[in-house]
Formats: sequence, C-alpha cells, structure tokens
Amino acid sequence: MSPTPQQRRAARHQLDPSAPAARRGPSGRRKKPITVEAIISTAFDIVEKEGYEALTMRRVAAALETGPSSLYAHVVNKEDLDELLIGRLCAEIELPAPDPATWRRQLIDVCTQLRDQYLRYPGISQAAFAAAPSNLDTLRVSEGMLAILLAGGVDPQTAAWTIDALTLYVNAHSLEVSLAARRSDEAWVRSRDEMLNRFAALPDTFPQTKRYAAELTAGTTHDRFAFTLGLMLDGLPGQPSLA
Amino acid sequence: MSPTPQQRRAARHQLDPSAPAARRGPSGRRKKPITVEAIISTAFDIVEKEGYEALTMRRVAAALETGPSSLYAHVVNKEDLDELLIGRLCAEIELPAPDPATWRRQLIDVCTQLRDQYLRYPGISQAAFAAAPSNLDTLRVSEGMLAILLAGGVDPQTAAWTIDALTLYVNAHSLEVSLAARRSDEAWVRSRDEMLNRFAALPDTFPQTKRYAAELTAGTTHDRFAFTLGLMLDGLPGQPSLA
DNA sequence: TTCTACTTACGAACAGCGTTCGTGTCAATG
DNA sequence: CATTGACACGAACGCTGTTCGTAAGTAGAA
Repeated sequence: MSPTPQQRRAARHQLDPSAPAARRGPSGRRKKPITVEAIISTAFDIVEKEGYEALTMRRVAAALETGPSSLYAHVVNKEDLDELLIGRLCAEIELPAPDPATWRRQLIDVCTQLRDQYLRYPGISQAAFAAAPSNLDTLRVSEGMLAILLAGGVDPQTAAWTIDALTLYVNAHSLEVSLAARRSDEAWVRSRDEMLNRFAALPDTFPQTKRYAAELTAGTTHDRFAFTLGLMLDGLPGQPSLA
Repeated sequence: MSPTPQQRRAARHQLDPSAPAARRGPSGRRKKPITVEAIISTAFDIVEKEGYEALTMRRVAAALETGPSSLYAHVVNKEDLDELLIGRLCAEIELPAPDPATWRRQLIDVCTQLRDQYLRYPGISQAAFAAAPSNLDTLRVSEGMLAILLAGGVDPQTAAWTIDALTLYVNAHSLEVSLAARRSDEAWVRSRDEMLNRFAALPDTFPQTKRYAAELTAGTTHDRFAFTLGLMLDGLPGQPSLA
C-alpha cells in the first residue's frame, strides 16, 4: 500500500520527526519525477515572480509540465500546499540563542525575518492566516520567541499572548503591504501625494484627518512596522533591555 | 446617459457627500427592483448565515431571484461589493465624543465595536484588508480614533501610526477567529484539550512550549484581544487614563 | 397615439479555479 | 512471462467572476 497524500500529511504533522522514511529508489522513469519538494519549490518560484494570487494548482502543474491531477498524489489540497509553503518559510527563520540583555532586539529581528520572507513572496501571508498553528515549523518559531521573551524576564502568560499578538500583526502587516503593492506598482511617493490631495479635499467633518494629513501619510511601511513592534514590546513589563 | 456602476462608485468615493442625486422615479417594473441597497443587505444576510466564503455573486443573485449578470449594473465588481460591505459596516460604528479622562477606554470600545461587527459577519474582515483606505466610511472611523488619541494627549505622529496598528490588528484578530471557528464548530475547550495533548507529546526540542503549554492555550479569544489592545495602548506616552 | 431613446434585466457563454475518476504506463517482483 | 503496485495524467464536474447581446419596459417627443 503506497502512502496516500493524507498519510504523507499525517507523517508531516507527526510530532516526532524521526525516521525520514527512506525514499524509494529514485525510479528515474521521468526526467524530473514529481515530488513534494519539486512542487513546493516551483510554487515558491511562482509566488515570488507573480504573487500568491497566481499560485494555482494548474499553474504549478503547468510549470512541472503535467496536468493538475498529477499533483494530488503528493499533496492533499491547495490548503495543504499552502501549509507546506508556510512551514518551509518558517523553517528558514534563524532563531538566536536567547540573550537577556538584548531580548527586545532579538524579538524584533525574528519578526523582521518573518516579514522579509512574507514580502519576498508577496501575498503568501494570506496562507499563514489559515495555516493550522500545530505545524511543527511554525511551532519552532514560536518556541524560539517564547524562549527569548522568557529570557527577557517576561512572565509566561504575558509572553504567550504577546507571541500571538506579534505573529498576528506581522502576518497582517505583510499582507497589507503586499496587497497595497499590487494595487499600484508605481513608486510610493506618488501614492502619498495622492493621499495628501484626497485628505486636503475632505469635508470639514474630518478636521483631524485634514489637520494631520502629513502625519497620517508619513513614514515608510518599514517605519510603521518598527513603530508597532516597539509599541507592543516597550510596554512589556520585563527586564529593561540594553539595546 | 445613465450612470455606469463605475460612476456610481466614483460618486461614492466623492469627497463631498452632498447632493444625494435624487433617485429617479421608482419605476416599479419589478416587484423588488434590484438596487445597490438590496444587494448589500442580502449580501450581509448571506455572510451572517453562511460566512464570507459563501458570498458569491451567483449566490447573491439567486437570493434576489435573478441571474448573476444583473448585479453588474449596480456594482462594479465583487471587490466593489466587498468595499460597500466594509463601508456599511464601518458606518454602524458609534464614535464617542473624545474625553481626555477615559481615552483609552473609548479607543478600546471602538475597537471592540469593530471586532463585534467583524465577528457577526464571519470572515468579512478578509474584505477589510483589501478595502482601499480612502473609503469615506472607514475614514470616518479613523478620524474618530484620531480625535480620541489626540484628546488623550498623544502626539499626532504617534497617534497616526497607532491607528494603523490598531485597525490592522483588529482586522487580523477577527479574521483569525473567524477562520478558527469555521475549522471546528465544536466548543473551544475541546480544541484546547487537543492542543494541550499535542504540546505534551512534543519532542524535547520544544522545552518552553511543553513547559508553558497551559499559558499558551489559556484565555478566550476575547481575553487575547483585550490583552493586545492593552499592550498597544498602555505603552503609549499620553495622558494617563483614569479608567 | 406612435415612435424613439434610454434604462434596466437577464440568459448564455467564456475562461479559469479546485478536485475526482478512470485509465494508462512503467519498474520491480513472483 | 505475468502480476502487482505506484505513479502519472486526460477528461470531466461543479464552481467562480465577468462580459455580451438582447429583450423588456418606461419616459419623453413628435
């Protein structure tokens, strides 16, 4: 009995990642035999070049020079493929050894790595929302964040919920940036001028928005990202960070 | 020349919301003539009962006892419909008169209203991500939030970016809760027990996660929501709130 | 009244999506 | 050689958003 894709998934979710299930002889029947690995990597290629919205089963199959049905022997679902992508993405994250002296900086670094990965594959954070948090790779990241927070002297309950808040925000921010970038490929300043004009033309029922239009449109997306992370971490009652 | 849906949309985006453009005689040709209003309200019905994923043009058309093409005379797009829904949703938000003594509480109230609306129509926050921020109704909400923050003594730049962070988080939180609820309709405790078991069975490479499994799975979604809002607002260098 | 102009409604169709089914094809085994 | 089992894949189903051509009915003009 050959493993059904469901069994493959179950194996992936297995909590003890031992027994790599030695791949059968590389039956070189096909020049490039379809493997989960091949599917994942071509999927990443597509998302990187054309965005997450372009990631369809048919598109992946076409890139692999086959029909869509061929994928379902290796992957349960599109949803499953999404989860694999997110897992792979999280696996790339480098987790530092927790250092009580610089825990805030460390946490920000991890979040920034995540954001960069999400933005490298625009729109993929959409998949991160749906991905089950039981995935081993995502769990590895949150384990790392938890370790950093605990090393920083944050109490466990606060740390746990802070991780939730952080990952949720990173996801959302990345998604928004991706969507906004897709909406207008032009430089951002152009969009900012447009925004300023709109705000200036607003009726008087929007006094504050008109008055502080400059502040509302100020800063790059990176600035806003750093600001929000600071907002969440600075209020944290932990050991004061040196950096 | 009758207004094309594009023109209708432009009119909606118009910055001065005057001249209600007196509706033409209610040519009662149809028992229930299709109007933008009718489309919006049936769309809300569908989302409320079956979730955002069930909101399709055909589904709306069927509920209106017509074909899908009939909708495109009143609505540009599905995307346009989404924006209308988000706009309507934001219009329901009650904005308090800013009170410097209770500004944090007021802000939390507004965010909670938003969350409750999003959760009432599960999954609709997905549309909120894509919605252009130039929409008048969403702008009204952020104007209200800005006023509250300024009244609280928060400096304008910080206030502007805080609004961004807050709305983004509220959206993301609502979306996650909606998705999680759809995944398993069963009571949450069941899912929590499952989570605890999984964590307990984790290999030793996840020491913190195993150790603090209780904290990681503690609290309702409401608890986490309140926690994160507090995280963002308590660190804010503004006038200390009485409440 | 009759004719025209115009708005609104809608059936049919197109291209694309995720997914399933039945069948074909090859390698290794009995 | 024959059989088995894993893998690949063409074709199809039901769904999606959207467009097009056309019909129906009202409003105004001649």
